[in-house]
Amino acid sequence: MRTDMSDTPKKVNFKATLNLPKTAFPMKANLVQNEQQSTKRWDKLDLYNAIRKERAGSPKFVFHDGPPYANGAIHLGHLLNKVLKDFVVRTQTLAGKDCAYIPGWDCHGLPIEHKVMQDLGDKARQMQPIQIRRKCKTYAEKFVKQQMGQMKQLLTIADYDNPYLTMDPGFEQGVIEVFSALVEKGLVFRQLKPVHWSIDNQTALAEAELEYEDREDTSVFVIFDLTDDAKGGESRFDSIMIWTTTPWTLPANIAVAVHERYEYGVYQIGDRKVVLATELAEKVLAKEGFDDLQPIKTFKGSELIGLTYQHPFVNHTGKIVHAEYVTLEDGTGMVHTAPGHGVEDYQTGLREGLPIYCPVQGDGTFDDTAPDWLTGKSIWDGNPLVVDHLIASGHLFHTHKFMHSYPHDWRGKTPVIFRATEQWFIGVDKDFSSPAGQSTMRKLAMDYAANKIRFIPEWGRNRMRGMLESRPDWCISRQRSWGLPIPAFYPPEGTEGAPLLTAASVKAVAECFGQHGSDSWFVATPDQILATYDAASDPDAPAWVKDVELFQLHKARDTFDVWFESGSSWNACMRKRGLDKGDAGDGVTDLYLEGSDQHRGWFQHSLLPAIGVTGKPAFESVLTHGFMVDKDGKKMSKSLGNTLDVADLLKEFGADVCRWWVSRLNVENDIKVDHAFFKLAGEEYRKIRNTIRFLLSNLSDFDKETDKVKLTDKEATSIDAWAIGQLIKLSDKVTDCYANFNFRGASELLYNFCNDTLSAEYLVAVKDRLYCDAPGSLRRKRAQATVYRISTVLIRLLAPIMPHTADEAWRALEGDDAKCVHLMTFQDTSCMKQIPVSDQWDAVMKQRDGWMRELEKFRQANDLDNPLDLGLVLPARTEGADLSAFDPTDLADMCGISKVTVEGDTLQVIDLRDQPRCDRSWKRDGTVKAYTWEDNDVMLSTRDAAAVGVA
RNA sequence: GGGCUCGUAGCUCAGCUGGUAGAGCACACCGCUGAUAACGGUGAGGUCACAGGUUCGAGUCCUGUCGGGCCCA
Repeated sequence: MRTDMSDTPKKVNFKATLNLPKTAFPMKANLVQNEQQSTKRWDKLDLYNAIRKERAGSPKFVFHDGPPYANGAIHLGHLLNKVLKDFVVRTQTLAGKDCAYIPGWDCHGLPIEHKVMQDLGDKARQMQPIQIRRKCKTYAEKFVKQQMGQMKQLLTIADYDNPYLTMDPGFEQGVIEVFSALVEKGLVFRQLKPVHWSIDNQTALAEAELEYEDREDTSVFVIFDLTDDAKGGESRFDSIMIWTTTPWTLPANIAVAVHERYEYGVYQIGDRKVVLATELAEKVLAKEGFDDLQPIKTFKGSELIGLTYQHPFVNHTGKIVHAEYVTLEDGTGMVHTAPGHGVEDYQTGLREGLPIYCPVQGDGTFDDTAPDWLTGKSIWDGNPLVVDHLIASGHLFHTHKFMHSYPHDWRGKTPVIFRATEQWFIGVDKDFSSPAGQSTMRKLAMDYAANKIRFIPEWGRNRMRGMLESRPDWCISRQRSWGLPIPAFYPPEGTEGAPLLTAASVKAVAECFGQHGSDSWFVATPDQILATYDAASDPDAPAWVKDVELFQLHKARDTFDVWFESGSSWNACMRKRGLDKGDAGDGVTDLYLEGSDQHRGWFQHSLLPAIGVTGKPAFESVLTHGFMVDKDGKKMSKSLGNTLDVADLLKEFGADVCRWWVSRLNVENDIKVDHAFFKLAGEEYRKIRNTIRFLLSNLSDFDKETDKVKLTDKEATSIDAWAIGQLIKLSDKVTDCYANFNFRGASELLYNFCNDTLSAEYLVAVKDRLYCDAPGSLRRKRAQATVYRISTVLIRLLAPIMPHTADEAWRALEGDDAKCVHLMTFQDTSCMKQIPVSDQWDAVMKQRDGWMRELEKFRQANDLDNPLDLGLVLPARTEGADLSAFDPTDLADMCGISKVTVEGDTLQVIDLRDQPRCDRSWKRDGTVKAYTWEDNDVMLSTRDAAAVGVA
């Protein structure tokens, strides 16, 4: 390194004469403490309601919160979901929309009841449902409060004073009203049907309440003998072989299903001629050592249909039927069919008019219609008994233990069975007269999913359609205490007849619940609950109702599937509060936003009731996000120990950093989570914060009223014009990203703008004039005006993502008394668009990269350290730009060098070390001369001499 | 097992309707010391999971395999 000291006889420090940056906006964010201050300030402002007032009359954006379950602390999934929702609320609000947001909680249901029952232990047996419900309510309230506190910590804005809870009387009324409307349309029915049954909890379970786990079971190959008349004169075959993995369902065997197009063969096994599918025969027969056994005869499955067989241990004659679902993947190609124990079996049973027989009781034991050696035994004990019995009677061909994935109760982790019980259903294939025409809920829903609803990402459409296509009728009843009662009444003893459940009776119950809450179902008498019901004027009432007194009725003991409650929130929350889109008041909302598991969950269970009642879907758009996985892409779970705690993250990084992390995610698919990614988000946050700090710190002597100079046409080639052009582009692109819920795109643009456009390009370039120009010089004020314009746009664009930091910066920019940034709209850039910007700038900035490389090369080759010791000679005519139209000082500042000369036709790097250096600006710009300043001999450039007043 | 989906530099991700691979971070080297627990410059990183196929040409289309996720069975 060489330093040329000869320019200055002694060091004179000009620092005090510079306009150095000054701001109260600190480099260190101290988010954890300061965010609390922001929250307090917003609370004092009553920010949520202040925004409502500010946006009253503006176009609405109707966004509806899907209720999380009121259980446990919030986890990363909540953080992601709630922050994304807050991005929606805040970006829509800053875009000028009136976006009310009511947070909701799902309060009823098995998980809470299960937990409460566990805590109560044996005491629970002595307790009445109403007592258990009160415990459940307290439990739910506790977690609503806890989760709400954590959501506030995430700096989400919502009407936290008026959330919707599915256990609130008003909400319950809204749910029952939806039910009443569905009853009116004839979509509700009661039917014996096999459902997933939890023996442990003695209740039917929804698909969503199941978990699949590996389990060891006994698989059996059983031979059924044909009845004598079915064997045929020639005795071409006399028995068939079925396969099942649930031997305990064999007592309920009613039929055997085959596929009419498959090929079946007759095989000699001992003294029996047994039929099974030829494709599977080799594999099956080998299990008992029958290798290379050739069929005596083969034929199509259709020839078997209609034959009958004798059940091996029940006095029943079974029938062979066709079923499409018979496959040649496992078993024998002949499927054991027990309509009381399987959905497909049940459907086959319905079609063939078979009895829906189920000898298994709610507690998992066989009833007295089962063979006496099974009666009273549990089905699990029944398995070996059945096997033994089959061995003894000579009907067992083969048995072995094997592992398979089997449904379990998601709470109790106990295996679930299929069992036929009387349940309430909503029929998705029932024809009904909807406002959208005569159709079925399935058809309408699929049509909406296919053509009308917007899915983000688009593949959600197919996923939704696939699920709608294959979903069964909706079983809405549960045998629990902690839920919304199904408002059905049964006749008194001695009276026969269907339960009372009509549109009018249900409506009356809705009114009662609205007034007194659904607890009234458990404490009030039927006549009290039906206070507003008049059986005489109800044309739908069953005949028996007119002959009895209402107080004699028996209340049903079923409660609703919680999906029906949350699925009615479009009515119970949005429509009842008058927040839905419409003039029509039909409960339609703009957007639902949840994890992709909700295609089957909340989305579908909201779509169906809404279509049933209003003929329209509850939402026009569906936005989904993926699930959190660990850094290796593996699913996160407490048991694997690869989760991160939200409370810890908030404490370590603060909400704005966590929110920034969310904004940076590609949210469509799986989301990898790791502590290191939060650290990275923290680094990026600091970069943005510092950039803002630098902007603010150069505005300490800027008065936006007097100093906001306009750029003239002549200044279209100034670096300020370029920056404004970039700013407008940023604003347009970011608001466009926001409008399309592309938060990742927005944060990337914002980050690159701060990191590149500002920090590396514009701000380093104008630093010299901001510091060294006379404070009131036009050039400096122009730069400050630009910095101000950048600040006012940038801070607002950042506000939805980092509400605390934006607020803090906004107050630093506009003063503590200024209107809160969260009440503002995005800066309208239309007047900035009047500012002339040269269309040659793109070409110039592109060339700048080349100049920088040349300078770097030269610096290394010539052992030069300081870029200010360099100059550039640039040819005027270059690709796409005429450099002679640009200010050479701007060009030099853009490269961080002392001087640019535009002349000749080749690029040249100049070593300026032989030129005098300005003691104040450290530049060697060719104008540096000797001056006397405060009795010192100093070297100053013309600009600096003027700035210190010696020129 | 089925439906949907993902697999691009060490890491996180862009790459629209097919035409010689991009960004940020990290890393290496260098500079500034008047944004300083900051700031700037330059650079090195990829047989685009694997295997086939369509095409003059594929990260981009098709088929299959492997591995992950969600939802079902």
